[in-house]
Amino acid sequence: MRRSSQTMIHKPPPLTVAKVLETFRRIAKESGKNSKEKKKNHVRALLVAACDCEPKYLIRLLLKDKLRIGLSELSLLEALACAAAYAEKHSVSCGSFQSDLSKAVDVLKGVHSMVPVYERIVPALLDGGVWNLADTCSFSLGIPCEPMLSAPAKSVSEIVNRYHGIEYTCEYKYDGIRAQIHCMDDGSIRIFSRKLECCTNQYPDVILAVKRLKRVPVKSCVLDCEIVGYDSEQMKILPLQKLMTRGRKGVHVDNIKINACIFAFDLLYLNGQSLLQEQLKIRRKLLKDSFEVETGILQFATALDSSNLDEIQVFLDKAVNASCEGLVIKTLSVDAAYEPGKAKWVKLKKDYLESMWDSLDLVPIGAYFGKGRRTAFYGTFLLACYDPDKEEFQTVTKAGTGFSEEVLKEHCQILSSKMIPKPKPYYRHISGKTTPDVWFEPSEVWEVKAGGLTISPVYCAGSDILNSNKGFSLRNPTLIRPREDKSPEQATTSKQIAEMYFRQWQGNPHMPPDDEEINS
DNA sequence: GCTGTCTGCCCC
DNA sequence: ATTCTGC
DNA sequence: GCAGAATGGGCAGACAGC
Repeated sequence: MRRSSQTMIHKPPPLTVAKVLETFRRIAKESGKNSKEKKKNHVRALLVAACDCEPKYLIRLLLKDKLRIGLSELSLLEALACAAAYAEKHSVSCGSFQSDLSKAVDVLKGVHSMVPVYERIVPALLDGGVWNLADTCSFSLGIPCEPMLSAPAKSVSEIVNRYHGIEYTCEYKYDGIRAQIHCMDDGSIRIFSRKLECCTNQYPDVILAVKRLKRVPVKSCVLDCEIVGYDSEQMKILPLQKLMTRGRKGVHVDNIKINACIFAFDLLYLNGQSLLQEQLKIRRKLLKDSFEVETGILQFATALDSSNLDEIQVFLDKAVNASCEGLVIKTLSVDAAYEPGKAKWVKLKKDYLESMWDSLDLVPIGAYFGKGRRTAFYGTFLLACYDPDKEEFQTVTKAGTGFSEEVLKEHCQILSSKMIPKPKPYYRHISGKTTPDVWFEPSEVWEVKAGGLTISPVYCAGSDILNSNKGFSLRNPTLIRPREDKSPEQATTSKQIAEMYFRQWQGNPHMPPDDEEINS
């Protein structure tokens, strides 16, 4: 911001909420040539007009990541609930007002997860009050509810013990994009993402598939499913990275290069009726009655209804071999309603199981300054593997999770004593894209786990093994522990990383596609 | 036109 | 996405 | 157990600068 812009004769009029909102909307709409400059001018105008603490909150709003004053969606809902409860204080008073308050909050939370639209909630609230809200504002066709989630489990035995004596199913956990598909009464289709974004226009092929394979008696319905990349030639699932290369705007069926297969696993609504309260057993039956299956186009998630530890273990291995991430475990009848936004299902991914995850020993060669509660520490470390042939360290990933405060503090201290002004000549990285704030001498070795390996446009590990000028990287890297018994030259080698990458497609022999094949 | 960089009520 | 922390 | 806040890789699009 140039000083000159602030030398004004008259201070602009004070900001109002309405004016700030209007300006934000204008910023959002600005696009095209010089749009960045225009946006900057809007911000400048706001800041010039701001007084007292206003600049602080303007900046926090503009920097997204919330206000950082503890005000979240939940607080808004609580406020709404309290307001409603106060307004109706005299209408219902069976019990303490405090308990009314907390009941009202629960009602609001529940309703919001099923109808996450204030334009629907508030009128219903004003009209019928909090205590009728669950009836006056409920799941409706065309409005996405929050998807039901799953919490991680660490072992098959944990599952078997937790659900001892009750019926449950294990489904393949497909590596794709979560989608909620609404089939409207008029025959039109709407698709929503996990975060409730409308992505209808992104999947014309999915829309055609749903229209074609929906059985005649189905007038309207809502599907919960995973959209997965699919190689129709090889009849194999494609990695998420391939699916993500599809266009996102102005997509036409004829131009689609990566096919998608729908793996359906739940039915939330059918012919005018919400199924959220029904047991999964019922919903699943209705789902299977509602659609035809066509391999590679629309399938039901592969599932096994078993409580046998060994059977489940074998099934998990099968899932991983079929290029899935693992299993999702769901009760069938007890506590088996669809609960939007709640993590009542359980996921069992190979990266949670010590015996199955990919583990690497890597060398921190640089770091980035931390933010928020990590201000004054490093928040992230740049990690490298070793290439003993070239005698160089090659960047492979950043890591910033898995550190307790104590461990983080300790390693920040150790490493800052190893700081060097410039990278060693035997450090290979892509300058700019991954240049850290500070460089270190190679000294420590850290064990890092990953949910899989990827081909990376910015990391260098094993880049001379690939023929596409790309390297390998890690998916969901997490620090496990320092390896005090290892020296940097004993770190995982680029060759080993390449082997890990190709091994993960063992059950899928035609993967990865040709642009990623080994240099020969 | 091409390339580099940054953003996304992004996806995971 | 994962993980850690405070409540 | 839950919510919030740290942090990861990587894609298409969009914009800026040449």
